[in-house]
Amino acid sequence: MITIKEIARQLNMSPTTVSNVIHGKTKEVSPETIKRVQDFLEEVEYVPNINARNLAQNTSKIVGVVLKVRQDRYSHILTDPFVAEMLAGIEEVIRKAGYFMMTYISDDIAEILNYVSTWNVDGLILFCMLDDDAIRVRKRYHKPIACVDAYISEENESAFGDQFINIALDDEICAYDGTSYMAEAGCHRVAFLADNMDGVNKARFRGFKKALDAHEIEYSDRDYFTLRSTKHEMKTSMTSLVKKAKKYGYDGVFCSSDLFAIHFIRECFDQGLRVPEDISVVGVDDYEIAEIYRPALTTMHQDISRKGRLAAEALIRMLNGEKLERRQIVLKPELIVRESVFDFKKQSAE
Amino acid sequence: MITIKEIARQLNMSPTTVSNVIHGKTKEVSPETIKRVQDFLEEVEYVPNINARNLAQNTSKIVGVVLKVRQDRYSHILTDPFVAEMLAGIEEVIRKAGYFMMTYISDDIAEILNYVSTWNVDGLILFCMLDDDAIRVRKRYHKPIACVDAYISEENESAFGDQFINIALDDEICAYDGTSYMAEAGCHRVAFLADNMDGVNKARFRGFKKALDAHEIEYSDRDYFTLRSTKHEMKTSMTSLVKKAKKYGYDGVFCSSDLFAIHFIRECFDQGLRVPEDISVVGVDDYEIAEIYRPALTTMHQDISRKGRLAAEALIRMLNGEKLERRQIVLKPELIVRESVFDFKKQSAE
DNA sequence: TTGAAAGCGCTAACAA
DNA sequence: TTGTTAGCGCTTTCAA
Repeated sequence: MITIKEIARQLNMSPTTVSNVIHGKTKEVSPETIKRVQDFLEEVEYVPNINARNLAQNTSKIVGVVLKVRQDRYSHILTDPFVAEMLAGIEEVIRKAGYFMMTYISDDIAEILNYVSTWNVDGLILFCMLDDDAIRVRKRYHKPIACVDAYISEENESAFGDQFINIALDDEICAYDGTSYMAEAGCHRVAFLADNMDGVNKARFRGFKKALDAHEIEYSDRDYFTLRSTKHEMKTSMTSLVKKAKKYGYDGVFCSSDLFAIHFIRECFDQGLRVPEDISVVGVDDYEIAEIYRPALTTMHQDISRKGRLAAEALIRMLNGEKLERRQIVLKPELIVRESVFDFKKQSAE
Repeated sequence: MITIKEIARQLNMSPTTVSNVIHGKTKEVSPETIKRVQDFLEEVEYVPNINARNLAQNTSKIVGVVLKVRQDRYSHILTDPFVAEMLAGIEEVIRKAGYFMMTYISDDIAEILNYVSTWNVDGLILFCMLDDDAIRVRKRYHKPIACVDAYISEENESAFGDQFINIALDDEICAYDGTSYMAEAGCHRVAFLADNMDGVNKARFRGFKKALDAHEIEYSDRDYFTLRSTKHEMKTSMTSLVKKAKKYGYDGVFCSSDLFAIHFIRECFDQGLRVPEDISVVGVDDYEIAEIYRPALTTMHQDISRKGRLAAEALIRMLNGEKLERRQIVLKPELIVRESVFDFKKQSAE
C-alpha cells in the first residue's frame, strides 16, 4: 500500500499538498498540481490508511451497534428476525453515509464501554437497553447515541442530553388495538402472551388491560400467559400454555410477537384446537412469515427496518453536527387483518 | 482517555515498561513494578487505543465479512435467514477470539478491496462469491481468506494458495437424497425449483437429475422451475409455477430452499392443491420455520451456524499462524422427514 | 501556492 | 531490569 509520503516523494512535492488535494482543500493549490496529484492517485490506486487517519483526527468512522443480549434468548440474537431486519435498515444508512458498522453483542455494560473507547467509536446505536443500562452508557460516553425501543422514564429523559434520540413504537396502542379487534370480533376471554416484562411488554400489557376494560371483559391474573422462550423450553412451554387456554376456555390470545403467535397456532393444531374457529390469535411485528403461514396471521404491523433507518439517520445527522428537534420518535403500529381471528358477529349474522 | 505515556509519567517510569506489563512481557520486569503498573491500570481504567496499536503493528484485529449481494435479492441480505444464522456463528467465534467483525455488503469487488485495504483487515470471510470473484479478491489480498459455499473449480484451486479455506455443503448429494426420497415414496413427476443457477444450484440440479435417472424417471427440460425471487415478483412467480405444476401433473417438487418450499406450499393451498396428498414438497436448509409450518416441512437439513463457525475457526487458526490440513471442508446434509411428502406405497399397502 | 515539522498513541529495536 | 528513541501514515499548524 502506497503512502502519501511516498506519493509526495515521487511527485516531488510535500505530503501536505498531496493531503490537501485528497481532501479537496484545493483553494490554495494550483490547478496544475491538482491534476498531477489526482492522476497519480488514480494510477497507483491510493487508499488511505484509516487507522492513521483516525489516530490523527481522533475519530473512527465507526458506528457501533450494541445488542444487549437478555439471558436465555431462544437463539443467537442475530437470527432473531426483528434484529436482522433492524440491522439491515441500520447498515444501509450507515454504509451510504460513508461510515462503517461494527456490531457488538454483550450483556455486560462495562465490556461494551471498553469496546467503545478502544475503537473510539463515533456514535452508538443501542438496542434492547433498559433505562438504567442506557444511562450507564451515557455517563461514560459523550458522543451521539440513538436507541431503538428503549424505555426511558420521564425523570431520566434529561439525563441523556441532546446528543440522543430514541425510536420507539407506541406499544400501548399496539396491544390496545390488537386486543380490541378480538373483543369486537366477539371474543370474551382473551389472554396476553409474552416472554418477559421489559419496558415494551409492560406497555403492551397496559394496552391489553385497557382494551379489556373498554370492552367490558373482566381481567383475571391468569390472563397473563408467561412463555419460557429459550430454545429448548419454548416447545414444552407452549404445550402447557395451550392446555391452559383450553382448560379455561380462552377464545383469543394477543401474542407479543408473530413468532410466538405462530408457535402458539402450531401447538393449537397439535392439540386439536382450530384457529381461528376455536381460538383467535393476534401477533405483533408482521414478519414475512405472517403472510405465508396458514391461517395467515392477523397482526399489528410495524416497520422494523424503518426503525433502524430512522435511528441511523438521526445518528448520522448528529454526527454531522446537526441538532435534532426531538429526543424521541414514536411510531404507530397498524392492524393487518388476515385470517387468524374469527368474526363471531359476522358468522352469526349469516 | 489516559495514555501509556501519561501513565508512565505519573508512575515515574518509561512507556516501554508500562507497555510491557500490558502485554504480559513480564520476564524482564520486577514483580514490584508489575504490581504497581497493574494496580494503576485498574485504577484509571486504562483502555488501549486500537487505532494507535494497529498503526504501530500494522494489523487491525478486524475480520471482514463480505457479503456479495446478487442483484435482485428478495430482500436485504441481512434478513435472509441463511445469512443471519451464518453470521451468528461467525460473530460468536470472532468475538471470543478477541477479534472484531465488520460486515461489508457490496456487489462491487473493487469497493470490497478498497474497504479491505483502508482498514487493513486481518482476515476475510467471503460469502456468495463466484469462482472468479474470489480469485480477484485473492489476487490483491494476501492474508487469510475463508469462504462459505464458494464453488471453486479444480483448475483454480491452486490459485488460492494455502492461506485459504472453503466450507461447503455436498450440494449434489443434497438434491440427490431429497429427490430420491420423493421418488421412492412414489412420485413420478418431480420438478426442481430454484431462483438461479449459481454454483450451488448447478450442483444441486446435477444431483436432482442423477436421482431421476437412478429411479428411472424421465427428465424433461420443463422440470426446471425458475423462480423469480425478488420481493415483488416472488408471489406472481409462485402462482404461475404452481399452475405449471398442476397443468403438467407434477406430484413432487424439490425446492432449493425452505423459504421457497413454504411459499410454494402456501400457493398450493391458495390454488386448492393439497400438500402432500396432491403434491409433495422437499426443501433445503431446515430453517426454524420448517418445523413449525403445517404441514411440517420435509427437508434436507444443514447446520448453517456450524458452517459459519467452521469458517471463522479456520480463519482464526490461520491468523494464529497455523497451517491448515485441507483447503476445503464439505459437510453432508441430512434428510429430515416430516409431513410434506406423501408416501404412496405405504398408503396403498394399508 | 507550497513545504516543514510536530504530533496522534502505541510498539519494538536497541541502549543503558 | 528499565529507558530512549524512532517510526507506523496521516493531519494540521505555521512558516516560507
